[in-house]
Amino acid sequence: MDSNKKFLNGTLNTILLALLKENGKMYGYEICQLTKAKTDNTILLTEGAIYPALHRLEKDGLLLSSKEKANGRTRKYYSLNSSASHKIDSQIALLSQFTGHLQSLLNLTA
Amino acid sequence: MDSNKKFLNGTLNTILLALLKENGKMYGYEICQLTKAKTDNTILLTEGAIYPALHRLEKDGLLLSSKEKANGRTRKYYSLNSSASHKIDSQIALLSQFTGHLQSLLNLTA
DNA sequence: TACCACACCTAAAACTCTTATGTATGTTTG
DNA sequence: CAAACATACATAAGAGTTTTAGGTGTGGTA
Repeated sequence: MDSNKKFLNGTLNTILLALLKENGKMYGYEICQLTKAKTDNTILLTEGAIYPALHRLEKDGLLLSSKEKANGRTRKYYSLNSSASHKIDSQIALLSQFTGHLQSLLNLTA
Repeated sequence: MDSNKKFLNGTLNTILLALLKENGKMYGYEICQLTKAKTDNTILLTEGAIYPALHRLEKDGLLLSSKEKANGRTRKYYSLNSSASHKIDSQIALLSQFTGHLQSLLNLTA
């Protein structure tokens, strides 16, 4: 209850887009691990959240996917759909702007 | 759809706490107006969202309320419940930490 | 008189996330 | 070698918050 899990709500889609923009191509499990590592175990993406989110984004035409095998296991890689880059960039920019405003609100800068 | 409304999800409670910590005492309508003004019309709190949120926070013991009349209209002022200040501060700190991590993720700082 | 700003409130619907499972393979450990 | 754990995908019920849309009432203004 006193965790920051709920803060994630609404920002997950855009986080996924931003990570894929940065890293080119990633699979779900990798996204969970990388995010956890990059944020000192603060932002913990659960698989129950990200798989449906990735599916949504693909369905909405923002992502493309392809399956590959590695070590006997199947990975489903996702990457940005360049046809939607305008939409993607604007969504990332909006989140960036939002967090900026949020911090200035939180930092008590009257 | 291409708005940032959904980013708010999950952060609203803590935004309210942070605003009240900064301003001491505010009423719902005022919170909407101030937030809109302070964020260049970016963070738009709707009344349908904030009134239930304020009620929840009061019910959970984080806020106190009192009614006052001004210009013939009734305002319901909310302020932090000092008995819960530890809880409140930790929640604000968590959101601050979360947005920090979020920005470093978004800013593509590998 | 209408309309807008102020100021509160609630409820149904939509949406997302958590929690809990399930499947399956490869690796490590007791 | 069996158990446990990490990798890697997936779905569904339930919980929770927000949007959307409506409602009430006062005061000022065109």
